[in-house]
Amino acid sequence: MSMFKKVLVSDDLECINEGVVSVLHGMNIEHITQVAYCDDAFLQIEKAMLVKEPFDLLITDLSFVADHRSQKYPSGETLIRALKEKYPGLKIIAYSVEDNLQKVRNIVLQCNADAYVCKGRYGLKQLAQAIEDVYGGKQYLSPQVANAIQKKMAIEISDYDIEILKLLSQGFIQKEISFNFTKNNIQPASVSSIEKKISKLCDHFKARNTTQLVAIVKDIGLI
Amino acid sequence: MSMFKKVLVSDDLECINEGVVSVLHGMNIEHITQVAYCDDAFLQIEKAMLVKEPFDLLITDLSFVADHRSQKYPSGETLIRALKEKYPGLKIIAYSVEDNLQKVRNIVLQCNADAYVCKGRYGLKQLAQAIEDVYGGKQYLSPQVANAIQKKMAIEISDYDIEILKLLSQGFIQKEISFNFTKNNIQPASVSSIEKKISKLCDHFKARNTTQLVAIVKDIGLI
DNA sequence: AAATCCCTTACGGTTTTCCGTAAGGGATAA
DNA sequence: TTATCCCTTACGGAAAACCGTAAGGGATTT
Repeated sequence: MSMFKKVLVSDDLECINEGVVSVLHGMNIEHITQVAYCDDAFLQIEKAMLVKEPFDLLITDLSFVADHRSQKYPSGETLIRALKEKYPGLKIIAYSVEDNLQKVRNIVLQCNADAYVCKGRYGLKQLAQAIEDVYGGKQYLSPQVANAIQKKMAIEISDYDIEILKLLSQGFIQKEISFNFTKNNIQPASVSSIEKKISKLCDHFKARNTTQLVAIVKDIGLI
Repeated sequence: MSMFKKVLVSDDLECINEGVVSVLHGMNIEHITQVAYCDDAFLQIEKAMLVKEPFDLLITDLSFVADHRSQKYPSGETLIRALKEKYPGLKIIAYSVEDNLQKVRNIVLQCNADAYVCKGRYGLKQLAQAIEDVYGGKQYLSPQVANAIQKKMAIEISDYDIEILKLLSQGFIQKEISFNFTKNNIQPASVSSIEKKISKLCDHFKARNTTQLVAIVKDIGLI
């Protein structure tokens, strides 16, 4: 049975790194490299590519706690996006504690990750399954987030909507949002349109008012 | 050098469990038991106490993903609180990815945990330090949350405040909150008082309106 | 070209929020 | 007792949100 030969593991939590590595060992993968920063991950992959010994697979966490080292890629998202643009052939598995569907959609649809595995109770088992599936050219999602990819909702909520929600959560009133949009050439920019859009969002998320709307979209990780 | 003899590790993420165990081994602690559910943790501690071979220390995660097994203690909070009430002598270290100060305050001040360690980049090193400190009768907090315990803020925000914030986040308007409080004999219950309290909270959290207020308190984990 | 549809915008009225002021009442101090 | 302080409550006006309606304009259809 063939399998990935060379794998890079990126996670700032050392103990999780160890768990992943033990899984890889269990699958008889010998060439394993570990890093704790996204920038290191990128460099490792670049370097390996240059010396013609590229990595086959990257397993990366999403959230990396910031510390004294300033980073070009502060999060798994940015890392995945950059890598998939430059090396579309590289397989990437996201391995995160986050299980909100919006996050999963973003990682899989926008960043083009090949799999999304939740660090849950059976995380390592699922990770093993993900590695097999991805090796076979398939996509893998942990069961608890498998229903994230029904593009319906993904396209219903636009960047425009998210911008409004962000500004609302920052305390701006509708008139100020209108000014902001006018200034930045975002359309529609009228108070009336923004008002209607907020109303639509309230319907969609079953919120009774703006306050609850922001609470809800914060809960599901939309902003 | 003496040290804890018998330790229980509770964490639903198997890989993290392994990391913690490797630290304990490194400290020459031999009797280590692992569980993946809070209820199991409680039972193990009860049982050990009955046969007069009690655990000295519990290291537990806070968030346990719910699955098919219904649990009496669904989270680390409830587990810690229950254990500390029944066995005040048992040392408990919380080990969590969450780093918001409100959560830390709750765990340390309300639940009486002996230490709070963040699963960060240096989580295992900090955990080792925490074990030593707690063994020496001291409290330990990871550096990134060390400033959580300035009781000032902890007492400024009351259960009453939190109830208002919760209801706001659920879309209730001030009049409805007033009805609710009247019905439940919570005072003050007048719209005017609730209005003023919200205003105070907006000042305190530097929010421009209720929407931003809810966004902020959600961010810091207050609700 | 005319009709239709949809999106944007404007407007008016009601509800809710926001903010200052003030009255009433209980606790404490002079 | 009187004075003072603080908390609760009421009230009124301005700002903002909420909600329905309608006009204007661009794109598509007939």
